[in-house]
Amino acid sequence: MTTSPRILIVEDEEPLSLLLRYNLESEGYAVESAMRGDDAELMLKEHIPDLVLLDWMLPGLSGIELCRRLRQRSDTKNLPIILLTARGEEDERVRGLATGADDYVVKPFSVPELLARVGALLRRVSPNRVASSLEAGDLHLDRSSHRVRRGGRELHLGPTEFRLLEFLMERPGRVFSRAQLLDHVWSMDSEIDERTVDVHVGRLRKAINKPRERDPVRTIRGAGYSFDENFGRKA
Amino acid sequence: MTTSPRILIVEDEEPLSLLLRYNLESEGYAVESAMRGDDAELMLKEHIPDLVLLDWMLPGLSGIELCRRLRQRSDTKNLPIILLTARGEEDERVRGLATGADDYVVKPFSVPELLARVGALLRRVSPNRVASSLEAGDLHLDRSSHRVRRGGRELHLGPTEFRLLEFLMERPGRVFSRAQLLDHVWSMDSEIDERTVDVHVGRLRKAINKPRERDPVRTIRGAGYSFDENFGRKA
DNA sequence: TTCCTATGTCATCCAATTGTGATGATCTGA
DNA sequence: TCAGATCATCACAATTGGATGACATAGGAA
Repeated sequence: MTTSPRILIVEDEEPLSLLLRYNLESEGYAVESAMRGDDAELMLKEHIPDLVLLDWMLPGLSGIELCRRLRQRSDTKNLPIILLTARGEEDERVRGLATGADDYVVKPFSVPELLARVGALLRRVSPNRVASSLEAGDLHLDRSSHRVRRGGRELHLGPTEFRLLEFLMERPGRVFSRAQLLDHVWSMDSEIDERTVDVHVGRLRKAINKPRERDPVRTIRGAGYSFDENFGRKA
Repeated sequence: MTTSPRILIVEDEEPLSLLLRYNLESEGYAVESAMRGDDAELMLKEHIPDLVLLDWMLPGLSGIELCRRLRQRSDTKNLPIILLTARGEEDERVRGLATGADDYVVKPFSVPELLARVGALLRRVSPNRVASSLEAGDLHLDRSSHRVRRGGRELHLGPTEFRLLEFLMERPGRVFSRAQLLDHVWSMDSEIDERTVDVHVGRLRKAINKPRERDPVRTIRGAGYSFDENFGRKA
């Protein structure tokens, strides 16, 4: 599952961090973690996850400060953040939310509750990232069963084509350069020729389109590819 | 399944307690826990769960003593109790069962085994809460008698193949990676080669499929295996 | 002990998948 | 309309991943 939602844990108490990692991973999330606020900030310069679990008190750079900074960067302005606050700091919650966190949880918290909040927030912010199935027009992609259907018929996609379609359908309308697609759909740091993306897009098209069906994959010359957000509407 | 069965864990080793909680919760149970025998007794005055996992050696009030007391209270006389005993205390099992426990498990135990016992005991006590048999098409798996039939004929599966089929049939359609299967069907932390899963899937297939019968086990290249949710429908 | 079953590993075979280079089609702007 | 830039496809060789049969071992049953 290359496209599972990524969560960054920023927490200096290692046992808690591990507990969170363990539980989140078994929920199917891809987890990264940092023990210090400043480390986290560096990681966020490299790569932006889908959600951040942020401890309030941190060495290096406090959670609240990091939160504030993230809200100022344009690329993390809307990044979902859940603050972890210790009991007794509850009064700070107002300050926390004012600083821009989307939610907060008071330690010690129950794991299921945290998981529920994480799920709720992700669903609110990017429903497609967590939906168990994606649909557009007569195209239907089911993640849990790894099936893709168009109309009634079941389609057979190779692993790469599946991930590619999944990625594009999660973000209909948005255009991705070949480099971006290589980063997200292939593994990071892939040394693959950009032209290879063309080939896979071609394979994907061949797999999902019958002779005279409409093609939901749009080529934007000079820019990249996208999933047609109007696919399924109008004629 | 109306509401999820509640399970009380009484165990002073925190890591083990968390492990149990985690696994039970992901099986859909509602979990409460206590670290001391006397705490547990207090909790049991407040609210009676559907089943208790009780450590033999406990601070405050020993497991065996707690067990005995519970058997004397009219409202907990029939409360299902599974004792957790350490290796070397096995001889005590007789005393444990004599004291009124319904089952016991020797530490270190395999998680699937424990889950199986929990399920078995709950089924025995309140059969309606858990399905005792799984069916799909002409496949029929009976948990309590540990038998599997296809059409009329009885199939012979090894223990591992049985658990594997049971696990997959419980979640038809969902795809599981080899790592997930190792976690859930084997025991957690198993240091087993992922390829071993292939072998067992192969054995399972050989056991349940006659020469030209449809295979309900789906291989999803690059992702894992699943039980075909369409098995039994259409041609 | 001896036989038998269940398991985990390997080695090997086979088929699906994948990245690339070549080639032809299209589009863009001058 | 023409040249260069971009894409779409194809064929192909290499690689990967999955299926299968053989084997050694561990544990139980007899």
